[in-house]
Amino acid sequence: MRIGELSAATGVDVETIRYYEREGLLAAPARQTNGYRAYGTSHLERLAFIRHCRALEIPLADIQRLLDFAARPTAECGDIDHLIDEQLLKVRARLKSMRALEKQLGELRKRCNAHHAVGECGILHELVAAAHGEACACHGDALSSTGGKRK
Amino acid sequence: MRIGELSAATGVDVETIRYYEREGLLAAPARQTNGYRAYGTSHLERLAFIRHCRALEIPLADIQRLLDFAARPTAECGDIDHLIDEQLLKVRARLKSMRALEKQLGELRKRCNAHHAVGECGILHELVAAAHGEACACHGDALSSTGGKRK
DNA sequence: TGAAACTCTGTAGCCGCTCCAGGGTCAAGG
DNA sequence: CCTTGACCCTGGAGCGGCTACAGAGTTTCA
Repeated sequence: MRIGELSAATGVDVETIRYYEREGLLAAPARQTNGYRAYGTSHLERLAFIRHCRALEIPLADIQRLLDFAARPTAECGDIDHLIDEQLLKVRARLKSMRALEKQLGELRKRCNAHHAVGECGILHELVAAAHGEACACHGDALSSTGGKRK
Repeated sequence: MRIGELSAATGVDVETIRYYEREGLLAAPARQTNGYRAYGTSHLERLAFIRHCRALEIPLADIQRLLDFAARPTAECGDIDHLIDEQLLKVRARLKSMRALEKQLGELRKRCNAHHAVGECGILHELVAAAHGEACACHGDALSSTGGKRK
């Protein structure tokens, strides 16, 4: 199977497949005499596994760990549970902040429905009010956990 | 006000403040004779505005646009409404996929609660089953919109 | 006086891709 | 036989929004 066929079979972009190989997630396949990558069914399965994990937003580094576990079937699986638990916690935390966000944006949106001059725009007023530290309809305490990476 | 004080006053990291300046979001301040940045209250307000928008996960490019609008108070504000609407749509779409995600991870997590060998681990089995295209408890149709940028 | 805390510039790294340039390879059609 | 177009290759840059250095100068306090 050439890379384009693997791509079509899995729905994964050709560039992404090569990227996974570079990152060591997908084993480097054999090559045809012309240098083209030649994939087998094991690659197909592995790639499907990776994509399934990615659909669950598991980071590539953790997928690597899962693959390592899968290769040692006699090991303890506690770490797998833990990994999924952590992923679940991450998702729940994010969900919580997204819900707050939706509410805030919704409140903000209500401030302006008509077309008028920017100077009268309730949305902009509200955003500027926040800059003065005044109470504002849209904004609770969501300044933390905005998605940026903090150490 | 020096950069450290501005940072303390707003809770924005010093490096981030300099980053906003480089990106053109925050006007370059005057300099003291020693080369240190000297900020005034206008910078403080503007930075608070930016952070408030970022807390709403408005992209920097859109914040730039909002700032441009604010500078021309006689313009029409329809575009502001539109910008917030789009942001709201983005958040709602993301919220939807996150909810599905939580459900899937929750299902997956149920597959394994005890410590036993990896070969028996329901989680790993489930993930591998997906690789074979079998039906799996955790996975609906969330392969699209996983956060990666697609064109 | 000297050490700690601050500031400066410039650059590289993070994640997970995505896209591009500049080439080689191959099958089908004229 | 030659061209066209689809495919494949490598290597490198770019995205967003920071974050983290290195290596230098400056200020502040004991």
